Amino acid sequence: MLQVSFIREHRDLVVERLAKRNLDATQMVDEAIQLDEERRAIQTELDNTLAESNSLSKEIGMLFKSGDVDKANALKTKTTDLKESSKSLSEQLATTSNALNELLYKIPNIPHESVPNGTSDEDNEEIFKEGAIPKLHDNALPHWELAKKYDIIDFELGNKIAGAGFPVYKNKGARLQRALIAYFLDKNTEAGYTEYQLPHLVNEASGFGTGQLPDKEGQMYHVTEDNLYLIPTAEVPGTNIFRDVILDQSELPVTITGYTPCFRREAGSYGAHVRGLNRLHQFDKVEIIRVEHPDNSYNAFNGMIEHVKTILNELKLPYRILKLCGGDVTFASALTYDFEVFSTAQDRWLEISSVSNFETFQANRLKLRFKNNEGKKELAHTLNGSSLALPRVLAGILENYQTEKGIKIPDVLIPYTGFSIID
RNA sequence: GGAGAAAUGGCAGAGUGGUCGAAUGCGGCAGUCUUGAAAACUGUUGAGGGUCACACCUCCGGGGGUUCGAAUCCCUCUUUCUCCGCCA
Repeated sequence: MLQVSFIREHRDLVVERLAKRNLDATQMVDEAIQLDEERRAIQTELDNTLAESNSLSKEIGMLFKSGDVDKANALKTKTTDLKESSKSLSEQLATTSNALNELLYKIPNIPHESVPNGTSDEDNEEIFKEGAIPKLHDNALPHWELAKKYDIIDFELGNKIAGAGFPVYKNKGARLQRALIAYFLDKNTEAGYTEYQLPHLVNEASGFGTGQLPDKEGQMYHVTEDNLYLIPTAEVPGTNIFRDVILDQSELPVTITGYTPCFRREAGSYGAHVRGLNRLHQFDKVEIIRVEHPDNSYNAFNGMIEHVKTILNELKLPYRILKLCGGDVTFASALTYDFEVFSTAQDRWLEISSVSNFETFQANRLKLRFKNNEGKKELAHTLNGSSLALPRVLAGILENYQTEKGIKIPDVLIPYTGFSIID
């Protein structure tokens, strides 16, 4: 959520930047400014009314104490009007504030100035590419065929137990999953991130804090009886650690990492693009989250990109980095880079990580602040990224590392798997 | 799941209708003293709105109510603790 004060002071900039999202926000922005003015005017009037009523009450108290009951009772009647007007003013205030907030929830984050214009993922800018695409043998298979051939993932079984999109990993497939999780967490903690194990269900306030609620409710599984939501990403419980928190500047940056399963309803399309591990209702992911001083957040962002690159280089997977265009950058993000790994047998790129700087957009909802060196409170910047999402990394490994004899395991993973080939 | 108790500032903990945004202690910060540190002493120390700055307003788990006036009384929800039951 953008800060109204920022919108008020940078009206033109906000409209101009939101245009990158192909959104004409002029009307929303002006309405927000208008509502904010109304809100403050009502607030002032209400404050004055309450001030008057407070001082009368005090006076009445004094009069009772001194035994001047008649005078006190006379004053009591005076307060009736004040009560009525303060009641109606409070109602007006609530109405206006709600209207303002409803509006603010709908305004997406303003993209960073470097975000390219564009309308869809086709306009994303490839900014980096690494790793040779392997030349596969003639009988190369897509990962879902490999999974069957080597009996490491059972999609039908998952279908029986839960439904489509809930694969069962088994044998060396299960072990490889565990290896990847451990490897990613080790890489992250070596880089200074503190490891957390977080709840997999969150309450409404948390869903709201990171922006999944109220609008993107359909994306999450909702446990209605307890009003809890299954997390779509560790970002939700991880970032909500800092809801309503005031840090000291010296505590920044805060860096955390955590492994969680992720649950997504996304009743999406069917066909080859969602086959196998490409798109699931439940998948595993290791996430990195940072809370940064605003002056350092883009520096930190670059550091996260480098960090994810290191992991992919070690896994020796062919990948590229895309800078998302205005049309593709998510609602809460100011700048997002996506990592995609090349899935050789499918001949397509698969998104395996998304690193974003939300600037103050989440912090404003979360009320995540820090006390700066002058002792003033400022909103912090939040960032997060996947390092990494498991299924597509797994798909990438299976497809790119397949040989006639079996699927080789990337060297860095062998200490974690305890085997060097799936055959 | 059943019974009981509780929820106050960073923490501990007073306050049961009238200058209470809240005693006191600890912690934090600043100062005095000291070569420096500790101790001791003095001062300071919650959040949000509002203002150029003051003033002023709101907040004592959340929501609602009673009253001229509520941290304090009533209703309700949530959470925590203790005991019992169940249990990885």
